[in-house]
Amino acid sequence: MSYSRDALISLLQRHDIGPTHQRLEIAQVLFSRGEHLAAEQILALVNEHRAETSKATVYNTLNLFRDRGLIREVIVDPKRVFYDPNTQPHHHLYNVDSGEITDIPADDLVVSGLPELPPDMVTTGVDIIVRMRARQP
Amino acid sequence: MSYSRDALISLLQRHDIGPTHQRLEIAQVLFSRGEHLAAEQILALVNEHRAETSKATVYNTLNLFRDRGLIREVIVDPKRVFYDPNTQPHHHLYNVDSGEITDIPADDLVVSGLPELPPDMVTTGVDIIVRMRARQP
DNA sequence: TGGCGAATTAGACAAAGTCCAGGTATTAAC
DNA sequence: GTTAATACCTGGACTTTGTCTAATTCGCCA
Ligand SMILES: [Mn+2]
Ligand SMILES: [Mn+2]
Ligand SMILES: [Zn+2]
Ligand SMILES: [Zn+2]
Repeated sequence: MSYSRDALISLLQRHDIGPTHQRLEIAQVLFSRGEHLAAEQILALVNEHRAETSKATVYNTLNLFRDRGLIREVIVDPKRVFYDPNTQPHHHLYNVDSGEITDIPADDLVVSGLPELPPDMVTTGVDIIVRMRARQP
Repeated sequence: MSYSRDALISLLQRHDIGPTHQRLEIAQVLFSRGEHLAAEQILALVNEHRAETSKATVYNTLNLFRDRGLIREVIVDPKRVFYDPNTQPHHHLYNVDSGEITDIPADDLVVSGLPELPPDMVTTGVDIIVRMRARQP
């Protein structure tokens, strides 16, 4: 999917995020690609043609987007956080050889038998990660 | 559970790991506590009374134990890897406020509807992480 | 045009983890 | 006992990911 500049502006505004140039560039990379990207990849993609932003702004912006519920983090690789433009409930298939992450829709997936939480606790998410690698040839 | 020195030695030997002093100390911390610990916590616990080992050896040893299937990694916190002495299939409840990790037995838990993998791929594990936090008071 | 709060930035800093080269332990042979 | 081979350990330099700070710049509006 390709997002127009106006669509991105109203997306940010709906999340109470001022639509600055840098934030729009970062949002464009995340939402037009629809992939799971790490901060350094996002920095490289945004700056691919001309220098548009800095490392500090990329990290600040990703944390802001995450706090405002525009994106979410995917914790599968101890070396870096991946950012996911899809905040709908879904799960992940992780190729440990290539580092590639693909989505598993939550629809056709049922988990039963999860324990009850302590009464003063609330779930912030259930993440299922299926790790796979190439079969030994 | 408390492990005798002899029990630890044969545990390491069954995994083709030479039972050196440092490795036994590290194994003792992991297996006698049965908790999910990060490398720096393990280093501090092993050296609690007298200096027994170094940072490099703790990291080397944890990687060796993991490669030999004696322990496994738990990836829930982007800041550090936790090491789990329980390699049986099971899942994790993660308190995002305190950082505490507790086990969810795999027995009473059923997941259905997982997608098929590409034919040349094999699963190396299915990890379910339930993240929870204190309800807003 | 000037002023003000919000945003951006370079670069210093921090923390987790890896790497390397030299030192130490263990064992085996002599 | 000494020597030698090998495995193991270690201090400290290094790398990577991410955060912080102080200074600058931007965007807006009076
Ligand atoms: Mn561009
Ligand atoms: Mn890290
Ligand atoms: Zn996803
Ligand atoms: Zn566990």
